[in-house]
Amino acid sequence: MSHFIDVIIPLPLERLFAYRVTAAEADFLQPGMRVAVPFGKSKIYTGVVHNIHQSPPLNYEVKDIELIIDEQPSITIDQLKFWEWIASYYVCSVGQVMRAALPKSLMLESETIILKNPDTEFKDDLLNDKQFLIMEALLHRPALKIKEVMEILDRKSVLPILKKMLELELIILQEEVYSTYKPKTVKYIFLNARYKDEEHLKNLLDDMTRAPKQRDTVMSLFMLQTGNKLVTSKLLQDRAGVSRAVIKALIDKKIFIEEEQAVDRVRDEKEKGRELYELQPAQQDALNEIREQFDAGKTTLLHGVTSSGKTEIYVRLIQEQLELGHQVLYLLPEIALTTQLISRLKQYFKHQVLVYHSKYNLNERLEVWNHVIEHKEPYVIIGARSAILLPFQNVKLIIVDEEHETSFKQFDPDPRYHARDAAVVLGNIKKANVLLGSATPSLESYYNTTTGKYGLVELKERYGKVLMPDIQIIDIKDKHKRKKMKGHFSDSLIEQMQEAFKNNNQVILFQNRRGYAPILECNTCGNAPQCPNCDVSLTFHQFKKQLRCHYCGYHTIVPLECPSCSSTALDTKGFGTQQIEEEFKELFPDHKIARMDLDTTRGKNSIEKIIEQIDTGEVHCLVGTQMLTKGLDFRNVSLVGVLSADSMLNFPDFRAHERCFHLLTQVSGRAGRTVERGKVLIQSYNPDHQILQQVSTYDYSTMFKEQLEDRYQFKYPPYQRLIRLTFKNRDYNTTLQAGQWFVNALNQIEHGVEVLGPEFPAVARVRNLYQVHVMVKMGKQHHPNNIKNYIRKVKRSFESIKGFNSVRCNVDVDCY
DNA sequence: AGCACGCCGACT
DNA sequence: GTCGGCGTGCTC
Repeated sequence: MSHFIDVIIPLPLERLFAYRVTAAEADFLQPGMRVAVPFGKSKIYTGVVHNIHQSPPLNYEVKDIELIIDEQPSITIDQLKFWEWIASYYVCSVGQVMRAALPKSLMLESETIILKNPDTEFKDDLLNDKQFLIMEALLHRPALKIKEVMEILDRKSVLPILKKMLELELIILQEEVYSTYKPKTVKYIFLNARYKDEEHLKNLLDDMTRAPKQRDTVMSLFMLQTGNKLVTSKLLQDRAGVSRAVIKALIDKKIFIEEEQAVDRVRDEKEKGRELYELQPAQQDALNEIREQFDAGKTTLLHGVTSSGKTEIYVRLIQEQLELGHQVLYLLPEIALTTQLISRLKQYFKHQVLVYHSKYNLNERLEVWNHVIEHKEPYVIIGARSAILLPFQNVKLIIVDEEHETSFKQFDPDPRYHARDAAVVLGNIKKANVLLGSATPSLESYYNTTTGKYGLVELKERYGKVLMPDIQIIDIKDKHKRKKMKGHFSDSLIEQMQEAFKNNNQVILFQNRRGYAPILECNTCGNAPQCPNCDVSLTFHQFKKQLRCHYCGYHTIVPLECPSCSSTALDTKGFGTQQIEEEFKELFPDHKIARMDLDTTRGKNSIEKIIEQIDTGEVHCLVGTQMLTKGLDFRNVSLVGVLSADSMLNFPDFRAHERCFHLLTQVSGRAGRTVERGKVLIQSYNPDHQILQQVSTYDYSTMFKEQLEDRYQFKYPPYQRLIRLTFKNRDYNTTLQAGQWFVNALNQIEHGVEVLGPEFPAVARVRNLYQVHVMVKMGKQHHPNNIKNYIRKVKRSFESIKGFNSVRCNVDVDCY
């Protein structure tokens, strides 16, 4: 009897692929194990065993597998189930889910580059012939590709040999050169507890007469440590006037003890002991209600106003599960994953915290993966979207914090999954409780609580009963008319800022980038320089005196004259954070401002640096984009200014109003988080807009009702499902025709399903590719699986049409 | 998605 | 005469 396995290949191909295995291999293999398999003419892929069977495929030759990579499955059975759900729901291949889920280091591929292991001294005579040939080749060349190894050895099957060599630590495989992310640390010095009492200390000092410098250093530490203050190595060096070597010597002698701490330990000091506090009654009630909902088996939405202490509640729930030996997943949007939050959780759960983060390098990701699948210890895994794809063994609680954040939805490469929705499904598979948390829940989630699908728990007061900030709307149309504006600042905002600075408080200024990037415009002919690859105006960057494209990264120097009419009267229009920064400097020359946006946070620890500047009071004002609405906890901010709410209100998108409410409420929450009541000023040309009114009165429920009514009227989620198809091609007409063809083909779809388009989006060309959208809208009475299968079918025929084979087609289910 | 096979233009 | 452009068809 022959044995076969069906294998998932990490490609956008719908089918599984069958390979022959021996009886012994069939016996050993389990679903979820990785195998290396030959694919196509010369490629080798890492595949994942889907199932093992005995039915020989009929129509084609079956190949043998190359190698079994795993001793134990790298992917759990539940995970395979989850992958299949994602692939089916979001209309992509399981292989694409695999590609997104597996850390790259688990994917041995034929492109993998082989390097000599620099740490291993090897003796030629211990190597076999093949190993010797490879090592010798590596002496002459820095790196080898698998193909080259095949040539050197003159055989196709080289992976078993390489695997062996990897185990012998003769070679290493090339890893992507990711910059390693290290939270900045500070070294603290403590006196060994042994010398705590005076007598021992005295003896020690007496013994040190022959090392006067060391003796002085011990004395200095003793002085500095009064009042249990933490002393950094640097401070001690300065104070004692000694070099690091002296301190090192003392550490070696075990007289000093050195501890490395994340840099924001200082702020943590302030918070230390917070875990000892009892929950406040409101929090305790919320916690009990959550437990009740969980007992009823319901996914639960925790709606708690900003700064109401949701994290404290999470911490209790996490602790409970860890004590039971379970795993916990804590999902957050990427921007909220700051060292601030991580170190806070690490205080509670110490080494039981694992972080999964896009800034982590491949090794760290692999490490987390292995910890999670081995499950030797209960862990809470904190991560952004992709952490949902980790190989959980025994996860019993999934928290999705800031659940309204749109960044939980994957955008560009397939699988275009929504981590919050996927979390609910994973919760089902794993029998885990799911808790969604937000100060401003998404309409979808809140709607689900009104239908009874989700449980709802509300937390209406801030921690310590601090008042919600006082929000005022400033009519800048009127201010302009009455000449009360200085640049983009109204007189009221300036006044309030002066007031805040006078009281030694800090100010946050919020400027949404969207629609307001500064552009260069010719005053004579009105021409604005465009990106050569995309249909957008280039944005003006003061800092490098450049014009840049936000879509493709194209940049050029600022021209001295208009490229179209040669006039030299060029002016910058629109305003971004940079311009606000400039204006601030003129208005408040004595105060320091920091900027937080995509440009200033590109560097590795740049966000942390900015946070530190605020914390230390070095900077008085922070201006920024969306970024500063999330997870930043500054105690000293008394005023938040929104320079203009209009770009958010006028955005042509059915979620614009909802998003505007989220954003403004969240950014307002940054004000007055301690005792004093914070103030928020929102400048707008439409001060009477209902959304602004609802923001200023904290009226979520009216916002919810009105927006829901709109969604019903215009057939949008949560009443209807949306699937967006995007077609991309270098040629304008081909792209449009492709969209039109698809619309025609979809017209055979179920009665009552709307197919809209093809339509060019606001930016019709990106990176030299034109794009059109086709939207499929269906009511809840339609079975989404039927529609999706139909779309799959049409897509397959589309892809076999000759004229369209260079047209890329994406399917985005539940698009944003 | 790759990658090879395959059929038409400017070059040693 | 060849090298190489990228169109198209398949991968167990």
